[in-house]
Amino acid sequence: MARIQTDKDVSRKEVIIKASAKLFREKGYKAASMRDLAVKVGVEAASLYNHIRSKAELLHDICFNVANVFFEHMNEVESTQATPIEKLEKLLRFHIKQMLENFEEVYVSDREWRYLADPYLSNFQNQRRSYRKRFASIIQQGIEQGQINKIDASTAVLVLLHAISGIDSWHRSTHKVSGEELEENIVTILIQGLQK
Amino acid sequence: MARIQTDKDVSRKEVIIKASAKLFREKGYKAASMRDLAVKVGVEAASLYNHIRSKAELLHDICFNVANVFFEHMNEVESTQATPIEKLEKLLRFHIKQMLENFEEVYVSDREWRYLADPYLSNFQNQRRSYRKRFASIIQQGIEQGQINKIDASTAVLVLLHAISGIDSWHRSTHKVSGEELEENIVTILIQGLQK
DNA sequence: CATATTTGCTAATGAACGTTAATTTTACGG
DNA sequence: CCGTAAAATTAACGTTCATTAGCAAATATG
Repeated sequence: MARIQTDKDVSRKEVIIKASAKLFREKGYKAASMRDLAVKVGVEAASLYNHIRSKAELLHDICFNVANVFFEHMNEVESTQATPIEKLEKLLRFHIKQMLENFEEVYVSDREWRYLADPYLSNFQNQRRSYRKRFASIIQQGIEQGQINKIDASTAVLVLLHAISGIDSWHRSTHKVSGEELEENIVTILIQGLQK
Repeated sequence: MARIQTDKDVSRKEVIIKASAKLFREKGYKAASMRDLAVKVGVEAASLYNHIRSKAELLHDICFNVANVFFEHMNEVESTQATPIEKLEKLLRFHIKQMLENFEEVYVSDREWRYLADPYLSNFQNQRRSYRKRFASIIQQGIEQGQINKIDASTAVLVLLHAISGIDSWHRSTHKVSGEELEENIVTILIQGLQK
């Protein structure tokens, strides 16, 4: 009988969530089956249900874990005394770092959240909307202080966030750019693009 | 008996493809069922098969129609005598315009192509890779001519293209900016972000 | 070593899926 | 107004899906 392997301090549930993040990223939530997941974990499909409640719960856990990480970082950034441009640079670098270090989860949270079921769906959308609003208001401050070009702040947020989410694993594996180099390239384009 | 409505010069197949693009955008290819599509078209699910061969064919038609449009535009741009920066601006403006005027198809082609079946999948990936390479080499020329910052060209391509695909959320957002304003905002950020 | 709990297995369920076959209805040229 | 081809319908098919029930094995606890 094949057991789910766990290092200490890592529950079997966490092993399954991690595997599901990879699977959902590779195939998409809807196309990924619990049987696929079982193979990845090394167990029969039915056995998964000793540890999790449902497929939906997996997506839910992934999305909200990621959302909370970004939310907390936003709190941190807002509480500092930095200029708007410096704050934006901090946010961008954090997004890039998360995308590189936590790729599967961040990617899934970004692209597959629409398959969340209510009430989690509306919840997630609200959190997302709120995050973008706070992001936009930092840009707006930069505009009012004359550091940033006069552009529509919420359009700029979309441009920045989507530009970063485009950095998927394909890029690093086939093109062999280091994480640091990647970060500098992106920050150069986007921060300079905003500045006057 | 409900017939599929057609204006002249529009086949019933084209009506179905158009409806499927909207459906695939709303729900995702895998989550969209032929029964959903039938409802949208106003007919029973089985009736669709008088006009199309399969669900897969619908995705295939959407993706390759879009890919061909962008491919042809790239040919056009490359054959002009403009500077690299001017060429990039042309490409960006075309992407934005396509995203605004042809939203459903472009979005589906961008996000759902991975559900294409071989050999169409490899075909599409090759075309995509080739397009990005040509895009990157325009950036590279700009770097060598000293108009563009010394950055990794293929990273820049991903940043630019994904930044534009971020328009999708703008489409749904209640706070609407006009198409022209949107275009200017995006071009401002991205072109200025590249330039020295 | 005994026993309780956790974890895994096999088997099965009902629902949803894409698609096909057989048949009926509609539109239209002669 | 008839005959024919196009288009729509109903009914069904074989799969695949997420999930459950019941039982066996492994592990933890004392």
